[in-house]
Amino acid sequence: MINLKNTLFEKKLKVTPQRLKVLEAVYNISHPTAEDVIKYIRKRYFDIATGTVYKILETFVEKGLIKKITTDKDIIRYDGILKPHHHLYSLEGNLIKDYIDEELDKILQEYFKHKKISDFEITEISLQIKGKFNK
Amino acid sequence: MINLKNTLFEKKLKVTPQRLKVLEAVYNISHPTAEDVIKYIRKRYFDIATGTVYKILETFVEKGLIKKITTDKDIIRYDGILKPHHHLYSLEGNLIKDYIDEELDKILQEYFKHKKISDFEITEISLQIKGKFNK
DNA sequence: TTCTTAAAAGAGAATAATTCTCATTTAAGA
DNA sequence: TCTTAAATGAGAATTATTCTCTTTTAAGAA
Ligand SMILES: [Mn+2]
Ligand SMILES: [Mn+2]
Ligand SMILES: [Zn+2]
Ligand SMILES: [Zn+2]
Repeated sequence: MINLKNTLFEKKLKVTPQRLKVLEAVYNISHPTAEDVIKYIRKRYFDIATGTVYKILETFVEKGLIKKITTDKDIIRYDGILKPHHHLYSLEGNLIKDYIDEELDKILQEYFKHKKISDFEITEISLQIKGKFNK
Repeated sequence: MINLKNTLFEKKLKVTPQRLKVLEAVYNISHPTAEDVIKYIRKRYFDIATGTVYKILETFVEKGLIKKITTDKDIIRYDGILKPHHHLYSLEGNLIKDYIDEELDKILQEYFKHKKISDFEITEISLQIKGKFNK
């Protein structure tokens, strides 16, 4: 259980009710959209302007408190899990699940220690695994 | 050099000038947006309605002639390369480059032949490699 | 080679996701 | 408590995409 106030404070961000709840939302929802975050806050706490949520999410990404994840939709999704990890994408619906696999990470790390990509400096590697969830 | 007409014909798609040029565009532009495709066609050939391009792109995806690729922007990008491959994403700009590495593919294939993911059937695995292009 | 017709394309309005502008409020430090 | 830069809110604007409806056309039938 992380202290949200302190998380903001450490990044020199003003501690506002809106920021606290947006952070809580992204930590509690799996790969939420901005809309998901807005619903989460409005249902539980208070009304909040959509522009405020978009602004806060962007700020958090810049400060490294959250990440964006990639999708093939015209919609942005966020991730509260900072540790590099992989994602399982449903080919049918919109479901995205985390996939954590340290053995795989070691294999990849080892592979790219030797194999260099010309003119490119790797920061982060993640797998996109597309397929079907068997309910 | 592929025969575009025949590609459409084989998928039982009516061969229209618009479809031929959209297909050509996706094959010739690296990871284009719908807007990129529209510009490509308007500059070289003829005017085309934006709705037509979106519709055609969607049809091509359904028929497996092209793929969507994932981004962390609210914009959809397409890929004319059907063979599974990986992508290098620039952390700064919008640049996305293909990364093809058969040795790596073998390693992954071997790894996931044994390692099963519970309740998930893998269709396709691709790496997202984020980092910096050294121009 | 016409003729027919279902499918495709086009124009433009509608919707969805995100960003912007500017007035008001507020966190935080003096 | 006071001050003020920064954050929020309301709503308009912009951007990407989809939809609706009319017109055009590819392709097979006659
Ligand atoms: Mn949209
Ligand atoms: Mn947008
Ligand atoms: Zn995740
Ligand atoms: Zn590609």
